[in-house]
Amino acid sequence: MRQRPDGRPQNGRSTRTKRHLDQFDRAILRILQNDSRTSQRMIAESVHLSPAAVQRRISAMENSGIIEANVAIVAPDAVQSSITIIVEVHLQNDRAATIEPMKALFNATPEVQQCYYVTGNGGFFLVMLVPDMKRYEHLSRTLFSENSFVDTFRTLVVLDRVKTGLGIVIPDF
Amino acid sequence: MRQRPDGRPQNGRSTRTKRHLDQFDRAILRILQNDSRTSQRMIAESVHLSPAAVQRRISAMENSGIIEANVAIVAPDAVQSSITIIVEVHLQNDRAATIEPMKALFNATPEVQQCYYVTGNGGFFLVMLVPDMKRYEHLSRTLFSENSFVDTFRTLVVLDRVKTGLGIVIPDF
DNA sequence: AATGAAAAACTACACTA
DNA sequence: TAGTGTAGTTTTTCATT
Repeated sequence: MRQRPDGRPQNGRSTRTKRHLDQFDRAILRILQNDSRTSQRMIAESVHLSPAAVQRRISAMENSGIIEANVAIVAPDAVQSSITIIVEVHLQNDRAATIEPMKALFNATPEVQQCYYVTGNGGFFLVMLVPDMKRYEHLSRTLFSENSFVDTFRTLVVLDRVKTGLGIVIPDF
Repeated sequence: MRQRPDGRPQNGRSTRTKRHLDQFDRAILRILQNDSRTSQRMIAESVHLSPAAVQRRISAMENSGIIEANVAIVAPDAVQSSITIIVEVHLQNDRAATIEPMKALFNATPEVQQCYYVTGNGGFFLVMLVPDMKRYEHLSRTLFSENSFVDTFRTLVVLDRVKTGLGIVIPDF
């Protein structure tokens, strides 16, 4: 049976990885990253493809994990007044037995919006969102002060969320 | 012409404030924050309302800005291998004439995913996403080294994006 | 790539607390 | 008056050719 040049079977359901994103895929991603409710018809018009083609490409990218999720961005202060806090955490050491439990802890704490493990002196950076300082004081006690893995931590209160977003730069080629 | 007690015109498109979010609104937000493509029928079932009621509440929350946007989350490394970098920037002073241009600069730089202005010695925290260190070196020169508003800056390379997300805690009452 | 069926989103209207 | 459910219309999504 004849095969395609790339070796995949002709009818192959490539539920896994998608080899390479072409111009069209990138253009679609740029749109959905801004507004995931844009109709396939409008996307099609904008990228010069048929709605069906757009639809296939979107499902392919969803199946292959290129599109991780579609989410609503909720304005924090519309729901409840809140304070954003950045925390720099330094651990006693950078062994896996220390790092892994901390990752699990931060993952399990809903007030921790984001957590990054960074180079250098065994450190995490956290972006937290709490209703008030009382709540943060309480959280910081359990998460940091009374945590034997933690050496030191530094708390920075955010005065202005100048730019928030997870949108990435999608290159032209 | 008769006006409503709150001064808005009778047919006024109440694009502004929604009084208070009730249990239903919160339940809807919790769902959409995880998956904005959940159908109104399913949401309705889950929160015990009619699909039409769900639809009205969603539009109201979109119009009033409680739902800021619906976006697709794109896996950065699926599009292009990339490095996440956290930068702590200290300014020469904390006057508006210094801060405002910096905010504008960071807003205009697509590689800057997030920017927070924090308390203390006139500082910003940035989360940046770049294709490689060469690109970061170039960006850091224009953004920081050669920028007269900037006093010092500290670069931290992210080894693990442990948790990334903008989801907020929506309280029960 | 185009067509048509299925599903979802939206609108109008009458009703209720 | 604000908000609901029912039912009907339009739009979008999706599978088939």
